[in-house]
Amino acid sequence: MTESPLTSPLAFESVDDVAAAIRADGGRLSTARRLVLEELFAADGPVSAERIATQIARKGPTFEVSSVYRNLERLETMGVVRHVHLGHGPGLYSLVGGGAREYLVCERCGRVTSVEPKRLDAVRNQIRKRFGYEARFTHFPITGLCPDCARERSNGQRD
Amino acid sequence: MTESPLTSPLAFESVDDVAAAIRADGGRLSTARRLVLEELFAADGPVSAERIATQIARKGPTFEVSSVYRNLERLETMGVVRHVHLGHGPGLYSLVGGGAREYLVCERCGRVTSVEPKRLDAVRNQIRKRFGYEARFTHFPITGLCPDCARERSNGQRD
DNA sequence: TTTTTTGCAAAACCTTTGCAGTTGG
DNA sequence: CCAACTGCAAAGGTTTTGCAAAAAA
Repeated sequence: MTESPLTSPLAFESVDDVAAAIRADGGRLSTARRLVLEELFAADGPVSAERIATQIARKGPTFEVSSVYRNLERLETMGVVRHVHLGHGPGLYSLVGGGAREYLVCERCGRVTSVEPKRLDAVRNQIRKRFGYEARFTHFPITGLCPDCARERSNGQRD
Repeated sequence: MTESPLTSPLAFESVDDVAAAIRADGGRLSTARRLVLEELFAADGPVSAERIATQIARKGPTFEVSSVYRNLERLETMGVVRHVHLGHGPGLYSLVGGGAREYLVCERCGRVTSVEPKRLDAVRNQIRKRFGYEARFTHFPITGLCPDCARERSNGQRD
């Protein structure tokens, strides 16, 4: 995150922070919900609902995927969580706090490159200037060929 | 949008053109397949498999969605058809010939802007220069806020 | 106790697949 | 005729939903 002179609008830096927000929102901090949050805080990248469920199940009682989805949905509405679609698989969830990331994905090899939003500002400016759109690559990534695949392609190699 | 002075690399300009290619590929032009192609040629934008099936069913015997998918898959492999994911719904299919399109989609209002690839070259160059990726917005669009929604957002209005 | 949350089962949605029967060439 | 194609039914993967039981406050 380096410098962030501006405090992020949502400063959820711990499970307790989120717990407070949930309570303020009329919610409760069930064991299950706490575990979901712990998984999200522990994850080093976006994770699927399925994965959250299985990780939690490994530490104790089974936890239904449907409940994970319900939790994630609520947290997303609250602005605590966000999800990204990296290809055709399930959506991947992560905390909003802790520095946003934007993504580039290779359509050929599946490689995912995660970057600080700042590094995409020049691209964003181009898009704004030409189309008026305010582009974000947090929910749907930039898609194309990664450097390696682009090189192979231009070397005339097969798909 | 409008003019496309350059001929596309794959010049399938009619159902018959495609039919010839299909036969050359060992395939047959069944009634159903011909209808799928006619729908694609008649469409003025990318359409879902479901829509193709219902449109065809309106003109005669029902046509299974699964068969539409099988046809689209084959046509896509042949390079005649392509599909794009504009958001969370079903994939939308279109003919490759007739000029490629790339897309920008508003996450808030769903607005879709379709542009000639050429107009995105500056953006592509930025991305190539900074990340080495060869970006394409034909399969997954650029996502963000359209001009109107971006303006509302910056005016401090509610979501 | 009261309201939220969960488990479980089921369904919704998009897409793929198997198989037997039909059809195009 | 024979391979390709279709209908039908079923399943696969992801996500949502209904409802009664369990748990948080």
